[in-house]
This record gives sequence, structure tokens and C-alpha cells, in this order.
Amino acid sequence: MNRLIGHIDLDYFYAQVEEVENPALRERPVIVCVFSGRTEDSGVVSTANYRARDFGVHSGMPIVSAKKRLEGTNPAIVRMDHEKYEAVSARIMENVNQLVDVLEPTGIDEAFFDITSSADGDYDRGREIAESIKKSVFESEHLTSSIGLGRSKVVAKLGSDLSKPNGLTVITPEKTSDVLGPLPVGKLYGVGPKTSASLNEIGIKTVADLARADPSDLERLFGRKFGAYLLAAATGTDDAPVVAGLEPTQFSRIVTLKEDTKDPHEVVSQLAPGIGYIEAKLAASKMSFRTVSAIGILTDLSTKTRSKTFETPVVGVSVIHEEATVLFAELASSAGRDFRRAGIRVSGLAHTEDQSSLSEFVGTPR
DNA sequence: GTTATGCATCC
DNA sequence: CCTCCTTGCATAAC
Repeated sequence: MNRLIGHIDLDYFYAQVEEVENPALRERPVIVCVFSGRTEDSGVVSTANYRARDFGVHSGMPIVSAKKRLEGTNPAIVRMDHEKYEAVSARIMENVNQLVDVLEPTGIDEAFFDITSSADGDYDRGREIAESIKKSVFESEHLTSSIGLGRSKVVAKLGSDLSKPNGLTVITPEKTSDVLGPLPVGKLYGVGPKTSASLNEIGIKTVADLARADPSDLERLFGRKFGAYLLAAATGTDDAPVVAGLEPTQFSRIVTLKEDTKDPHEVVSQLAPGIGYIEAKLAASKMSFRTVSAIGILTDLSTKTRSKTFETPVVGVSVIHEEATVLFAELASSAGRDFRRAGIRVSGLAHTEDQSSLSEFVGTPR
């Protein structure tokens, strides 16, 4: 069966939300920033609108560097408001979900969707549906988006990337190898700087090179699973389905400490709001956890973690605070240097609610 | 088989 | 000068 898989990406999401809220910003460079609180302007740019990108500003850039590049351009420097963007995102996902067979959100500003049935396997009908999705998002929230449509998730994701901003790229199965072939391997979903470098070393530069690579070479270099994935990705034949309603498997929060330290009590005290946030997420989603991890980013920016798994799911929350202190003490003694940043993570999540209807449906274990 | 840790990716 | 979050995997140790 001819699958029609889409990927939608909301354009420069955080900055565009700020523009919608305050249209005067549209005429100016806008950067949405994460301020770490260490010094006045320490932190990075999370999202920049295209006017700011014209001056070489991009996400991940230190705020200080971005300001320098934007000197004399009357830039708008906005503090990130995650909750605001969450609310907009949730409305959009709900809206788009009505227009597709299956929706799989993969981030606050993007989602995969499957429209094989509603397009009846036809790419012209698929294009119309994709256009109606873009139109619906724009009319309801005044936000532009970019969509890619193709035979697989990798092709769809690539398509949305090629079309942004405010575009639509339809890559039919017949055109797939022509479109993908000339691109550098790093354009493929799941292929970052490390994998790109390894591939380049053995003479694989483009997606076409990768598509005709020796499978056993790839397996030897990257392992069975990832090796097979790379080949499938390059030929556009990756067959992962679009899955709705995936549950989160972990919650985490990382903060930058006011000063470098290795004192576990100081770390945990600065982490208290983060722990509170995780507790709130657990409560809101009615979930328990089994593993708690301390995450330490040292002064040399290397990362060390220390975790503890409990026999049975933990519902209460004072456990996080207590265990964090122990774990950070252990980390500090083994780390050798101070912490610059610190985080906490809970994983092994499960629903706490008594699901009697579900247990009836599943039946009793033998 | 389960747990601990690090790595890579991506947002 | 260097934020923050999620997922999956490999590997070693238990």
C-alpha cells in the first residue's frame, strides 16, 4: 500500500507566537531567550525570527553574541514563556488531529501524521489535505507552518525541512530517490554531526552514497539496528508507523547554578523549583515513577549521572527530594570538580489510576 | 533479565 | 561563551 506520511513544523514557533501576540514585532528582529541567571545576559537564543536570522543569529547562540549582531537594528529580546507556547501547541495539535487519520506529536512545534486512508493512497489528494491543514492552523492561530509529505517519516521530515518557512513539499514515491539522493547525509532524521563525520570518513557524503553502501559495512560501524535504519532512511523505505497517544517515559528539569559548587544541599536547594515542577507533572498526569536520577554538568561541561531504581513504583514525592541529596553527594565525591548545572529526572513512569475497565479488557493473567 | 551510565539526536 | 528537554541505544555490570 502507498503510504502518505506527513510532517508538520510550526515556523520559528516561539518567536512567531510572540509576533502574533504583538504584531508590531513583525517589523523587527525577534529573539526568544533562555536567561540562565548567572550574569545579566548569560544564556542562549532559543528561537529567532527570520529578520533576526538575516543577521546570522540562530538558536543556541549566546545572547551576548546575538545582541552584538543585532546592534542598531532595534531588536525585540523576549524571555521564553514555555507555558504560553504549550497552550498554543495543545490547541493546534487538537485541531490538526481532526484533519488526519493519525497524529503523533514529537515536540512542542512538530508532529507526524498519516493520511493514507483519507487521501486514499493518492498524492494529489494528499496535497489538498496538507494545504487544508496549513490553512486551518493559520486561520485558527494566525501561525504559518511547513509541511512535508512522502512515503515515510524520514521523507516527510525532510520535506518539511526543505519547504520552510510557510511551505509544502510533496515527495511522491517515484521522485523520492531523485530528491533525497543529492542531499548530504546529515539532512536525514537521526543523522547528526557524529554520524555524518563517521560516514564521511568512509567516503559516504550524500544520501545516494548511503543508499548504495554495503549493508554489512554499515552494520559493523553502527550496529545492527542503526545500520539497518540508515540504509532504510537513505532509500526512503523506513517503515516506522505513525503512532497516536504515546505516553511520556520521563520528566526532567535542569538548572544552571548561581555559582559553581559541589555542596549537595546547595544543589538540591537551587533545584527545588525544578523538583516541584516534576512533582506537578507527575500529579497532573497521575503517574508514578521507579527511577530517579541526579544529573550533574561539571565546570568542564561534561555530564555525569547517578540513578536509583526502586523495587515498586513510587507515588509520593518527598522521595525525590531525599534521594536527590544522596545521589548528588555520591556524584560530587566521584566527579572531582564542581557542578556548573544540575538536574533531576524521573523515569520508569506508569499510570497510578486503578484501571478496572482496562484490566477487564486485557483479561486476567494465567 | 535488570540496572547503571554514557552517547547521540533533537528540540 | 556554553540552555534545556526527550528518546533510544550500546555496553558493562549485576
